[in-house]
Amino acid sequence: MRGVLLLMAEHFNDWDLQAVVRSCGSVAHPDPPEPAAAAADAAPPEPTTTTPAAPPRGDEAPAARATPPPVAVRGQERAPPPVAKASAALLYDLVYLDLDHKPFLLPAVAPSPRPRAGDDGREREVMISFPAGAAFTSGMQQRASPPGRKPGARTPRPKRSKKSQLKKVVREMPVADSGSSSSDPWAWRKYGQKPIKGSPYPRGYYKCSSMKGCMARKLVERSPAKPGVLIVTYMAEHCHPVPTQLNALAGTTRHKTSSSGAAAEHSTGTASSPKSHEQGQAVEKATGHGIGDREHGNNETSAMAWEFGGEEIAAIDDDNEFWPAGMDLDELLAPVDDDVDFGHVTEEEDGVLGRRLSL
DNA sequence: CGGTTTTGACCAGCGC
DNA sequence: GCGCTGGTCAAAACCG
Repeated sequence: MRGVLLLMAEHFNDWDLQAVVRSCGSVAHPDPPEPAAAAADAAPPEPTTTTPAAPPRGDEAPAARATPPPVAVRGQERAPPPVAKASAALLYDLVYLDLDHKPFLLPAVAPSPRPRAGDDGREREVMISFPAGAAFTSGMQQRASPPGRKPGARTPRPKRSKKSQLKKVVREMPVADSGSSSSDPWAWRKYGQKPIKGSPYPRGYYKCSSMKGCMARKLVERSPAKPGVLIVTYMAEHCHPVPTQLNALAGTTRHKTSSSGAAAEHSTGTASSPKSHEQGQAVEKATGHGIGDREHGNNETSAMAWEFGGEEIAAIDDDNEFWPAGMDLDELLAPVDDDVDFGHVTEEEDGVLGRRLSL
């Protein structure tokens, strides 16, 4: 079967999962551009870290990088191409996830000579190793979740695979960038939050809401050691192309008074509640939208193009819209109304940026 | 109406 | 075996 490509292009605003490509049963989607060349170019095929025991959080940060250009796509923001013509300092992470247990490559962050104080503006990605062949399925993947569960009558869920065997991609990012963190093209829905022992900050649990059945998840928490750093753990992968249409529209923007305690972290994904904002926590609200850079004044780009093995695979036009050349945009955008609103970018009081897509 | 967040409860993995 | 902890569910409330 086709290898799964999980593009983690970061520093383009986004450090989040950028693209995933995987056949999801009957879900048809355009093949993503082959990243092979790019992967070789952007980063070595070696995982940044492969230490099951090592905590995901690290102190080192990627070297300074060039200011990423805003990336937007008609109807939604898309993952930036893996290869940039910009400065070598630009970092692009390519992650190849294969649920069939093929080698899990995570070129990750470019070698960083040294950590920078505060790690601000830095991101770090760590790959949590897992036994080759470890079934990353069980509870995490297939779970009958019949609606209408009632207390005491919950449907037995499949045994989840051992936690140690879970495929994970852990990334760190400065809270300050949380706004852009949401910039991954996926829509995330928060399905839980738990206080974590040893950490003053709770951990948020997010599922991909771009498509039903997508098992992609991510955990977002603040580093207890470095409150300014968000730790985002990705699990599983998207079984669909980057959404061209976000189904999460309603209710994604709440503006009510906070009532909860310390919502420390927050959605690096889709929608995060303003409640958290009021708590002075980093929260971003974006439904599968890269935000940030534009608002952050990183709008320095004019037109850009990315290539894969000499072939242009994407470009950013003068309007800062990202146009993947390797994809049939018409097809991708077919379901999207021409009048689609790329999403309004909103800036919360606390400075956290949020964006939603409106159709 | 359909999406989200919040939140308490349930459940499983893990260590002792 | 037991308790702790983390991960998930789903009802309720909320939002556009």
